[in-house]
Amino acid sequence: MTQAGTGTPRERYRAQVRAEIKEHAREQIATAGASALSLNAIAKRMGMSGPALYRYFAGRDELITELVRDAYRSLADTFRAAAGSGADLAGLAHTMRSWALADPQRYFLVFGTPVPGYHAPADVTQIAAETMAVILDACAGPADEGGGPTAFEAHLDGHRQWAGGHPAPPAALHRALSFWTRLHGVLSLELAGHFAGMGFDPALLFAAELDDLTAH
Amino acid sequence: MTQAGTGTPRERYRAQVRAEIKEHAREQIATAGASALSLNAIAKRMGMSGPALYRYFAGRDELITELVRDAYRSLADTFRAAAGSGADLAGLAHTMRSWALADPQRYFLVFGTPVPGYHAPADVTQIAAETMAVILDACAGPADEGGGPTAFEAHLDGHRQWAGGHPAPPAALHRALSFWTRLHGVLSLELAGHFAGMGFDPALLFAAELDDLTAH
DNA sequence: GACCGCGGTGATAACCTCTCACTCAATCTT
DNA sequence: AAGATTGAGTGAGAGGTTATCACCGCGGTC
Repeated sequence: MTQAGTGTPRERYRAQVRAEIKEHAREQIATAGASALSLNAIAKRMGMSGPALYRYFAGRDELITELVRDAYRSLADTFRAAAGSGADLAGLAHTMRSWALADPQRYFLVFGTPVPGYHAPADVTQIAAETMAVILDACAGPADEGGGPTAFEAHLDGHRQWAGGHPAPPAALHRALSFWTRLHGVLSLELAGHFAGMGFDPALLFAAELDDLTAH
Repeated sequence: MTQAGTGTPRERYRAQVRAEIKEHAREQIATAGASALSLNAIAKRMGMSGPALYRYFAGRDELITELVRDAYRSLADTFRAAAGSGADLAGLAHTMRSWALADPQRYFLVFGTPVPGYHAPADVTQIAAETMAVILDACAGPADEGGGPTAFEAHLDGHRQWAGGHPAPPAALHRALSFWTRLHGVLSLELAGHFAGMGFDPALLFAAELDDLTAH
């Protein structure tokens, strides 16, 4: 959060009301999912009439987009903080899992089912790139084994604009991508409840995937 | 599909209209997502008035549940057919990828963001178990390497009710779970468009993950 | 002290799901 | 064959939603 006490009193009030609206929206999404977010319900709970909210957000879409942006930023900040505390790849994985379990709907806001027409604004892809840079840093650490790059790693080396100029070697690019997709595979199925009646402990599956990732 | 020409003319008509409603719903979901499914719009496109649809489905939820059930069944049937044609683990993986790419929204109907309150009916978890059984069959094929089961595999061996009495060895249980989560990790991110601006070919990432899975 | 910007309101339009009373035709029974 | 019953379809309507509009009144500004 940037300095709370900036600007004119009007601007401060406006920022405070915007934050309060977002807070109610987060609460509502956490309990009933993003599709059940209702501007009217938020307004009523804040003691205002419905149309008043349109002074603060252009519509439902803009409010949700704002929450998505916050979720991306929260993930990026959490990752950077963990990396700043000296977390290695395993540490980042556990950071990611904790972040996901703390608020599953926030995770789905970032990685969940997309709406076909929707295109994320440019700045959230930039925030996602920040997150990826942290992962790439952690992946570049361990030394590559002897063998040359595989065919896929050569392909990644030739299409590395998504790395944003990060100087990671091809094997690290591959490792970062696997890190992302494998952890997401376990986490998304766990949060979606697909492991619910199965009996085993999702945390152990997560740990096993992580082991395979770092041991390889 | 069970025999189309069964029962009284009334029942045949009813089944036909139900199928037509579901067809329009699928179309609508494929282009705008499940959250944009509108009973009124379907009714209008079929030349009926809104409330007429409630003769065929108790409400929006039941229609969506029916589509989810169909999606699960389609996946299970596709898997069984592939296994019946002698597909190994790699063949099943490509079957899964083709099935997902053919209709991304259908994939999200099964593996997408869940609605917090919603609980899937018992029969879809049964269909999911059928699918898992096919995967377990394919995983039990390759002989285990020498070493004994890891700690996680011992845990899986002690909590194997999700395997439905399948006699797969502990290593196969682990392999099946990894197969599922890793492919889902790549597929869901690809279908959600998270690889869109990155430049590399998702098919190659999928193949690389599959390679690691079968080579291990 | 006059003025303008902005927050908030009620009314309204256009959707949505879903219920109800009712009509009418097809089917089944006697 | 005539009557009774079942079920499909309708229009009206309740209650919810997003979103726009004209209007009111207060606070900060010139």
